[in-house]
Amino acid sequence: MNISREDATEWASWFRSLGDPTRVLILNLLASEARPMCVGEIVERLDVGQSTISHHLKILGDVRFILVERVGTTSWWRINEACLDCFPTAAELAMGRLPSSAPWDAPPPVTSSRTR
Amino acid sequence: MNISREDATEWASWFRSLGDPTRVLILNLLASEARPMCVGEIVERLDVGQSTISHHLKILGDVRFILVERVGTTSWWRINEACLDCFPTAAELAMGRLPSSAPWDAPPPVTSSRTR
DNA sequence: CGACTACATCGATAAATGTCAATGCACTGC
DNA sequence: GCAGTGCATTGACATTTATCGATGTAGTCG
Repeated sequence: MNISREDATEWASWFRSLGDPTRVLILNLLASEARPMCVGEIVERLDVGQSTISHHLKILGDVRFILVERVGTTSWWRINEACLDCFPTAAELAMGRLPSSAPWDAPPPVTSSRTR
Repeated sequence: MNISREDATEWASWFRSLGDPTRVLILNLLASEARPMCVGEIVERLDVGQSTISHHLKILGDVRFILVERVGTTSWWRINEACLDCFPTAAELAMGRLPSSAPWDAPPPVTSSRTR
């Protein structure tokens, strides 16, 4: 069973979102702290400029690896647990047995407490 | 427990190797055929130039996602099963529980061609 | 209101990346 | 040896990307 280039493009984009050291560090930081963190906090912990961190947070947020809740002027970012559980392995990807839809499409963004 | 930027860089490089549609297609093709394939065969099946396919095969080979055996003028590429089984999920990556060493370091390459 | 805070967005830039056509190289068969 | 085959490598090019500093914007506090 062969996949389409469109599918391949989408899956590749998920992997690519993890394909940068700074984003891996952000993900690991959020996971190890196991709590929502604001942008300034992340900037302090990683040695990268604030605008760069914002940029990477947006990329990770776009694929729903992380979720954001904005309170006042502060953005609270956290790991999307559901997403991590469902992330396909390389084997699953290659074999073609893959999520019918991206898990990060499901959980509603931001304010809700419902995390599927 | 926090990871170093060096670790993050290495893990990111693994994910990045899956971060291109053509490479995903190659991986899926090799997996679905479940047999070694030569370069020309892959070029026929995917709509991409021969030099480009060679380039991507090298990238996938460098991280040991696929292995090669050269026979005469022909290169036989195949999935590295061990590698696929061990590929970390995003969750494992983020949580810091990760393979102490890359699984694709372990299995000896067929004809050997140690790259980086 | 006015200063300040927290973050997003913009503009610029250097580096990396994907692709192709052309060329090089090693092996095979005549 | 010579022509041909199969693949790797090179060079070129356009696109994408990671990063930074500067600026914009929305909320907060006095």
